[in-house]
Amino acid sequence: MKGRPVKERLIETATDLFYNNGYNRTGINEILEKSGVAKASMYQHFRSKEEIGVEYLKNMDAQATEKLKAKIYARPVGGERLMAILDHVDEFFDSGAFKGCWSLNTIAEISQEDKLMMAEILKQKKEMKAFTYHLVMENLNAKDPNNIANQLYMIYEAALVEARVFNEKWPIEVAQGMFRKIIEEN
Amino acid sequence: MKGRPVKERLIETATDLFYNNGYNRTGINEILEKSGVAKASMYQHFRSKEEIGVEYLKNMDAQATEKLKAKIYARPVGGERLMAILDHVDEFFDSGAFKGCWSLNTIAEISQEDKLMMAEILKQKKEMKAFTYHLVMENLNAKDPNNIANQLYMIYEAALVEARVFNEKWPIEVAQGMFRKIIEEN
DNA sequence: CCAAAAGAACAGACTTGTCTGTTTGTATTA
DNA sequence: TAATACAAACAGACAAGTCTGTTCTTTTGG
Repeated sequence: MKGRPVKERLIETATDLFYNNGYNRTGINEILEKSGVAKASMYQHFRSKEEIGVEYLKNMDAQATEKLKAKIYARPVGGERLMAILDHVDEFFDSGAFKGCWSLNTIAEISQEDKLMMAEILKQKKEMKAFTYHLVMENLNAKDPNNIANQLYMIYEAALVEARVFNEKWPIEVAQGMFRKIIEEN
Repeated sequence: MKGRPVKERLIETATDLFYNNGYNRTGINEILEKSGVAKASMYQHFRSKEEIGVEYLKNMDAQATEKLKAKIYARPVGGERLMAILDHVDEFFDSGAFKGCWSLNTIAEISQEDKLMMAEILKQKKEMKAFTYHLVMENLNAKDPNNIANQLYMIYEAALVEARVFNEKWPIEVAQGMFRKIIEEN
């Protein structure tokens, strides 16, 4: 864990630990040990644990968004672009690294006083909702695109949550069924 | 907070604090202070914090299940009985005490080693899923009742999760729209 | 080209406070 | 009198964040 810039190493290690073990159950010291960074060095780059938490959320989001968009825009315009959202969840699940949605996991752990993280989570959720709307406009001819987008967004979220709770794949498949139907009808 | 049995007071106070402030962020001492119980007395009734956590989950579930079933069985057989599920969420949201699903909030906080709580959460989720299936069989004539039940279950969960994340009502309304359509078509 | 200065990162002790759980001994109450 | 609950001190682990001082590397000036 040496060689690369300290800040990068910290975010990478924190991302791994926060996602797999939880934000509250991961201590600063554990991050420092695993990344091989000294405490004083860390506090040169971050003012608090929460600031690292925000970077963790941003990092997860950036990685997921990149993969998702690549998958979507590799397909021709049409319903299959929307189906790509759930194919993405499907792949995530199969990767073995799946522990559900980082935002939803984190929001359950932190308090309302952790405003930086709360704001970042809400921002990400709003962006995904807006992006779904954009995809609906681009790929369907729905009469009520906002409602259809909200439906798809909620089904997507349900797939993430339930696949994690049960650690089974059926929620993703059920979601795919619902997606197909909505896409066909719009 | 005196007069009633110690165990009852503990569970009631723990339920309040765990649900509103989170399991990890609520310490034993806070529960003891608010319930007016001594620590030694508490450890006569519970071997660990986790055992109180299990009682909290059971208590929440019992209260919710009672209200939900009352709402359902006050209606004649048919689709409206299924709609009662979301009316229940709706009422919960309006009550002002809404902080999302206790099970999902808790599962994000605890570790896999908290086996007692993990088992209770999974049990509750399976029961709700099975209950939805039962309602589908009782009130619809679906060709594929299992699939329809899973769909309804996931939409219900999505409504709970998203109403909490956004602290807005639209997810419940979107869920109601999806419910109505599925009920009409089956 | 080499030495001095500056900037990063290092190690790790320390403070302050939290947490769960234990223990000891006393008071209440049925 | 015997069970139950009490108060309060205690143990031991762990948390976030501060601080002192050391080492290493890069930049800069002569």
